[in-house]
Amino acid sequence: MSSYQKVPRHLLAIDCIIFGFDGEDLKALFVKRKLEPQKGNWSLMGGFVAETESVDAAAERVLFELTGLSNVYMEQLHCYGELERDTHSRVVSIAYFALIKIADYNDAVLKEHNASWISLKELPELIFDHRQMVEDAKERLRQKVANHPVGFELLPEKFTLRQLQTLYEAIYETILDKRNFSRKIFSLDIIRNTGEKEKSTSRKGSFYFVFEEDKYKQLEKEGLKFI
Amino acid sequence: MSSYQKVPRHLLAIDCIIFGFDGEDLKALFVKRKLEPQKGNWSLMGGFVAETESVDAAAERVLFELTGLSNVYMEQLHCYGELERDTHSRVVSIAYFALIKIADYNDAVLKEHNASWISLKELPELIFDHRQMVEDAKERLRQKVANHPVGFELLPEKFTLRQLQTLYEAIYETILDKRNFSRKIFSLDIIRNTGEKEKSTSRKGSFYFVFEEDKYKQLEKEGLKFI
DNA sequence: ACAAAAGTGTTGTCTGTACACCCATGC
DNA sequence: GCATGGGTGTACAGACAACACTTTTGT
Repeated sequence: MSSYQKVPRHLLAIDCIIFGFDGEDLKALFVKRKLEPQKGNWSLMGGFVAETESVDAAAERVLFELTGLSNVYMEQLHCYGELERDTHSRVVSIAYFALIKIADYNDAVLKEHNASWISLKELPELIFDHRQMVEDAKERLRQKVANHPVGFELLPEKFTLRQLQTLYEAIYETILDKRNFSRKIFSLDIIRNTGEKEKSTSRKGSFYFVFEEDKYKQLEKEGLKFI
Repeated sequence: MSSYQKVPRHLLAIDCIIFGFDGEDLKALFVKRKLEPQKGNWSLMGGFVAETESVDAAAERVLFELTGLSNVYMEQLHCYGELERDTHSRVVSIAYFALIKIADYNDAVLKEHNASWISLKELPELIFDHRQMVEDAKERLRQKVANHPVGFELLPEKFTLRQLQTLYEAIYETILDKRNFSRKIFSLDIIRNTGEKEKSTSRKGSFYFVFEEDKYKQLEKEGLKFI
């Protein structure tokens, strides 16, 4: 019963990479750190794991504190455990990444936390190993998106094909052919044309689509190559 | 400076899924647990993260304790942090998986640790969430092997095409066509025929090949679809 | 001579990619 | 009537999957 006595205990942190898409760029949410060390520098949103919560729950709490959102797509990225990663003391951090609809995000919260959406193309200097975390998260997002339609988590309920394509272009930092792209997406049969049109970006107007989760879930089991 | 005071501290464990291949089945190494709770039940090899070692280093130490091996392929799998995962007290565990050449493994160590190689097709009951860890590791291994030639880590220095194919069949739990398989492997140009023959399994004998790391490393950068 | 595993080629299908023009509409 | 972005089809190339026979050699 006493077999775990004398075992060292550790500070366990959470850091969240919160991705959003503004229709043009892939962005992530960063805060100006409120704690020493490195107070005032750009950092991922983080916190510590409490005694009575699971690690996943801690991550959800941290996300909620910064965004007011729950029930969003979230996934554990990696556990970062180098001895000197936190310059103040030994802290092991478990990084998560989340995908949120940027429009759901309440701007009032931005100021409260000194937070900003920053394009991943122009990352500022970040504290500790947060830069590494963001790079790792980008890579994982690419992997994920290639096989699972999680991209929809970053788009509004209704979206145009153009928006969807731009999102993929932002994630992969590439340019896609719109004919091939639409053919591919339609062949998967997971989006539905609402019949409604978006008219602000062109005279002709482009159809709004919605994601059909049911059809996807069937595909998920069979295994799906998304892009 | 005192900003981390009053933050709770946690027990941080390591659990290792150690994969091996005996020429027929994909196996993993399990031990009969020496600690309470659940003393005597099958478990992954584990340990606690010490104060003065990184998490990666802790994983390497745990692997070394059980196998006497270092410098083997090892990768972090996932951090398991449910509140009740360890029935004794709150422990967060970081799981790693390793790929070792089963022949390098010293049988004397097996007895010392009450360890056994167990085929993944006939897993016994495991303590805590170790079953989940093993399933997750299998899945990750499949992902990994599809894009990186880490399979070689599980084979002896010299191996026949048949052995390589059997390994892939074991990992994917499927049957492959040997003509297509050999064509695919040769097209990648990452193994070299030693000219030497293995004669125990057939009258004709089959060539031994070796993995050519150099050629792979070039491919790695370009991105490689292995199987 | 035969058994047992090794080694090797061809064909059809599918998937991915490159590429250019007409459509609908607001001004 | 024209400028703007939306929407669509075809042809070629490479990858993958299915399939069966000959070779070698120890007994």
